[in-house]
Amino acid sequence: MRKGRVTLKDIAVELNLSPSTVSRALHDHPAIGEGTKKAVKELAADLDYQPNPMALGLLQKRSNTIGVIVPEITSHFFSAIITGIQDVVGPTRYNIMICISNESFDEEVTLVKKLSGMRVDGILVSPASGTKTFEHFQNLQKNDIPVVVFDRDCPGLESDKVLVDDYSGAFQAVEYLIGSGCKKIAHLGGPLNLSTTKHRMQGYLDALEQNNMPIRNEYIHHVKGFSHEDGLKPTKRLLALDDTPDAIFAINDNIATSAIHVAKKKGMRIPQDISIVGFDDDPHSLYFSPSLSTVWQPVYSMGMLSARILLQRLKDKTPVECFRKEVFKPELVVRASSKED
Amino acid sequence: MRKGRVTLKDIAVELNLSPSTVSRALHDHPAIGEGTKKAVKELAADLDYQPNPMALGLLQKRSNTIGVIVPEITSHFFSAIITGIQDVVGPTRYNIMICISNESFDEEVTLVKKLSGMRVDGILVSPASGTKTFEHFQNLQKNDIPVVVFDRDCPGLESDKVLVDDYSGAFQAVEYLIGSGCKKIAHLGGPLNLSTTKHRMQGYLDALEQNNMPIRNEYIHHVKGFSHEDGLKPTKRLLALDDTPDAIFAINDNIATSAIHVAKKKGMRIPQDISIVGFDDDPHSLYFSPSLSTVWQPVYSMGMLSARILLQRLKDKTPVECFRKEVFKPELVVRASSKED
DNA sequence: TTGTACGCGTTATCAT
DNA sequence: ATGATAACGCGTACAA
Repeated sequence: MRKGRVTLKDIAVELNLSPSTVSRALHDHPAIGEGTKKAVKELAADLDYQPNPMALGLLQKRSNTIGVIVPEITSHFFSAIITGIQDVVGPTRYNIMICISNESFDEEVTLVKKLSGMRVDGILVSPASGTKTFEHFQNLQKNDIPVVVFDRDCPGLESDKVLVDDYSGAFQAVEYLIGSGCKKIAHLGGPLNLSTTKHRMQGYLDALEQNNMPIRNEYIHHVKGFSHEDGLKPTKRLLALDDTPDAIFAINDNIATSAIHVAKKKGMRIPQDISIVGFDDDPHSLYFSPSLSTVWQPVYSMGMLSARILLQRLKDKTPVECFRKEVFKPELVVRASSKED
Repeated sequence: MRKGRVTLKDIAVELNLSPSTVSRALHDHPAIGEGTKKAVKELAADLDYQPNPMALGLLQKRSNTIGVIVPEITSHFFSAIITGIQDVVGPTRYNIMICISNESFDEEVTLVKKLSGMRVDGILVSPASGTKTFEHFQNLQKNDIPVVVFDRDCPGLESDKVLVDDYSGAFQAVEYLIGSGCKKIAHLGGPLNLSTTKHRMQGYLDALEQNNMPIRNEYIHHVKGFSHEDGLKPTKRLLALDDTPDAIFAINDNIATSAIHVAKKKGMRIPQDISIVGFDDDPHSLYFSPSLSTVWQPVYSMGMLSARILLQRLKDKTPVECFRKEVFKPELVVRASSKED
């Protein structure tokens, strides 16, 4: 029994060779005797030799690791994005280090420092809802660590970006609600400051305006977070108004779902009394009663594309001149929680 | 501008010291002059020095990384477990490397090799549904990499384990269904071979038997996967029987949800015509119509405990004599998809 | 075709 | 109180 793991040296000793010869044999270096090569490869396989990535990393000054920072992973949205990232990065020589910021700017900064300290080769990040400044990302770039921002934009930060046209998604949804005859359309917006929140809000506002519908402040509320519970109070407030809305466009499916929940408890019929539309097209949304109308986003593809762009950057190594900005088109999916015509 | 990242040597040169002195100063070595120490620490902070983990890892023969292997992360179940793991490991010096086996034995074996090659210090794993042999885990143990198995058991493998009493959860659910007056209780079981599938099935069978109810094979079907779609066909088969069941106990909430979906489409009322109970207590289950009766599992705690046990092993370094086996108790949560009395 | 020497960044040991 | 040296495992320029 050897002490630790099998090293080049172990193989070298066994075969009466020098470690460098073994290294070369393993790498199919041209100037290596066929016999030697074969012997080395056989013994290596036999001993289950695996190169030490830390020795390699030290030598090459890189970790072969990609950092991923997301606000959370319990939603289908981010877990599907991560799955997309994994599926692209998995087959490469890179490893992925997934970090959760818990929607906290401070934790995000800490994570960035940690990943930077780890010498990750690149970072994929969707910023926390509290993130307003981007120095921490710029520091990464100064250290030659490319950054790809996905889903949630960092306005002013120059980097590769993979986003969704949230404005369009919201506009589609609200214009459809208008077309179906809804006159009093409310909006349950997301946490302020988020780019997604702002863009969807703007889509909502513009759709109303372009259709000559009044914008009523009492019909606009913002939730504090993205889970079901966060939607309850704002919805109750909405439905407690004298002039209750006949439609709600919610920032995501969880919120839409709790809106349905609250409306039902109030005795309202959906969609006859009130139409409700969400955002994300969570796999669950098909199975609610009524099934949820929502705006689909290509989450898996977003993850894959973000990863591909980062890998490309890592391959090119060209001093970045122009950053890529990819914007996916979301699509309204009409189901049973909203009127048809 | 320095070439790469700041190193001990950089600081040493700047201060006319040797790297070892700088190292000692940074580590509060007792035999270091106060002045030196202060100067070093200041410059280090100034230059934002961060030790190179790969150099450290090479020296200490370990990566300070913990591998986590899960079948998937898009379900709330595994993503919540991972969150629990993160929350425990995050504050320590360890990093987490999350890997997804896609429920495939082969991919799992590949991942184990990869993590082993990375010299991870320990591994947390919930095996794929196809995993029947555990040599790959035993190889880890031979390499002094402790393994903690969670949620899905590996029968015969000696390791720390954090499990749920699936038998009890299923028994509770089915006995409750019996008590509520259901006479024809069907079971939509999980993929065969999984410990959770087997134990829940046994709980179902025993509950029937102990209450002198017949076991009818046509009432037992197994789904191929855990997503909604996997539940549709088996449910249809169940509801196409001449003598349709008046209750379904499903392997998880997704399957239960699609059972509700199918039953509703058939015009059946829930729970009047058929009671349906799931497993997991996914956060969504409260918001379905009817809200879903299900068996709650302490997912977050499972993640935390698994991580704590692994950290303990890494700290102790004692040659393992007895493995821990922790079994959490699940709890039935009765909601509206099942009869009350 | 193969071996030697060196360095990646760090710390522990042994000197001074 | 501080410096020099060796070692961790690997790849590579240079030498043979």
